[in-house]
Amino acid sequence: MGALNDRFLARGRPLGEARVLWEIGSDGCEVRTLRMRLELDSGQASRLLRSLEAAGLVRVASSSADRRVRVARLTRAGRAERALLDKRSDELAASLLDPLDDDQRDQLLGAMRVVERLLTAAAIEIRQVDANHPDARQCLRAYFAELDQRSDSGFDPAAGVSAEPHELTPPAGCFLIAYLRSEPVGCGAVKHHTRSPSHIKRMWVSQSARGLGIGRRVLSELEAQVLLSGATSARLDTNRALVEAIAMYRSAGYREVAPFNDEPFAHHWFEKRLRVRGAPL
Amino acid sequence: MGALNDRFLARGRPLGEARVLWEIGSDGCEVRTLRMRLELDSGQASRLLRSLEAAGLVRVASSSADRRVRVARLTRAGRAERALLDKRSDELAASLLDPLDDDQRDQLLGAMRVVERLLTAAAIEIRQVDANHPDARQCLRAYFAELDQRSDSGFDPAAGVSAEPHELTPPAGCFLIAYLRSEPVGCGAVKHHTRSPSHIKRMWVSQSARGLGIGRRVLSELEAQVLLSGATSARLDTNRALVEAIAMYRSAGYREVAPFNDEPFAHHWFEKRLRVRGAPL
DNA sequence: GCCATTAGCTGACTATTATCAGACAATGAC
DNA sequence: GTCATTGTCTGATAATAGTCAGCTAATGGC
Repeated sequence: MGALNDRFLARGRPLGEARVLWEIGSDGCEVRTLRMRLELDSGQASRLLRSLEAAGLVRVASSSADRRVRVARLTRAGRAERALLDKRSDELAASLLDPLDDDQRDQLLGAMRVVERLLTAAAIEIRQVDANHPDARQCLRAYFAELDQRSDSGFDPAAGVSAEPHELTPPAGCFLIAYLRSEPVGCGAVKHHTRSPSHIKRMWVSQSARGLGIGRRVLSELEAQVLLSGATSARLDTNRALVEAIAMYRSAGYREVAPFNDEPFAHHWFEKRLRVRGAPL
Repeated sequence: MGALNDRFLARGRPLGEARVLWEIGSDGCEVRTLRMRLELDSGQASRLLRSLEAAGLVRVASSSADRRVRVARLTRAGRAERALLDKRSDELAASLLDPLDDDQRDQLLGAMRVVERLLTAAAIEIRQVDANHPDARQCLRAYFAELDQRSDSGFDPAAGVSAEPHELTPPAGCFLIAYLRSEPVGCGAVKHHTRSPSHIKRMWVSQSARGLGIGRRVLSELEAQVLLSGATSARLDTNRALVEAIAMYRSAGYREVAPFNDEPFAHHWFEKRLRVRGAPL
């Protein structure tokens, strides 16, 4: 219920300052991300930070990696103040719920969770990006790490069927990222072949964003790309540890087929006919 | 989904003006109600109205009933502008929902309805008021009208057991109103007797506010009053047409008993023991 | 008629939020 | 090294929002 950005919670502090204080978080935050997330003008952000700095709640220092970038961190007092905002927000929520009985409270919280989940899902935006883009690399790192951790054999991206960036770049293929407010939370890629089905690769959804139907949406956009490339079918291989993914492939219309490659990491091979051969696009 | 009071919707107009424009509604609105609902300072409200008047969207005139009171009405242009705000808000909502599939949309709308309903329920405030208060009279008028309409015999408030204002005023009894943001949406009263159970009367919840548990809450506050008066039981009589009320009484622990009065309008008599006789309060 | 109250208006401020142009240093490509 | 770009800061200026005291006109009780 954190979205109650009322002036009431701001404790006599301008709402803008309270928002910044909140958004910095306990681990600090780059000023540019702060600006992006709060949609602040650069001048305004600077002034808000200056004012919070003057109040002793925040310290802003240059990043060591890139000295143009400034990083805002809460001081001890700032952390206390933020905790207080948190507490106030909780108290407000509690007082809102107070007149309800237990049943109604459970219902309300359940419904709010559903709303939040679905609004989050609705905020997901899928964009095609270059397979070399830092966001793409970040997704792949997370993907590989998860594969390595979940499969019993461990995963080596170098082994098996290749999916180098240039193979996932149009017209050879493409790479999609699912963004949640400019934060990458999932990806998927496809590699086209002449005369044989396109090959779906690198399907991944961040742990934090599962259950929102992101995988399904990425897959369906990849299928659209497959059709655009002229291919009529898509196929993919996957490890048996990825049970949710396998279930999703099945429910999206993929049928298990005999191994079509010798990917050592795969246990299941799937294929889906997207268009009858020779039918119009 | 009208609560999205984003600056985005305000169409280059200050948010405050847009809010006033919206709140005036198509039927016009007294300036004081406007101020109350939007929590505006009197000066600020005046200026906003002046500015909207200058833009030709609103006309403000004195009320004929009380010439101190001013009533704001939308002009033709104002109505058009308001419709546009409405449309924008709908479009925004639609674009938010756009990425979701039908199933998810249904889920989201269902959950939002639940949230709205329960937050409304949580905003209900029950206050003890004088039985002669205009709000009390308003409730009673609505209550009598509904009884008259729903019962097959028609209802005459003059007939049957009395419940005059003085009988519903402490210490003889009390009258409660359930307010939803200063709008009365339900009521209930109790009439105490020496040596016999208190008599619950005038239980009513406005059509528009049913299903929020208001009746149950009013009843339970009345029971608290009964205990405070020193009585140990509460009883009530009711017409067979009021099926929801009867179900609510039963589920609140009232048991049907033999008629304890000769109220001609009643078909069912209920009683509930609130405290063992002689037990401490 | 007298007087307290109510509803609203105006003037005088202050605070907050928003915009824009220009300055400056750091960075990275060449 | 040059140069375009990026990230931030400052000054100037508005627009919007919020507050307060004092004023007027109506109203209703007496």
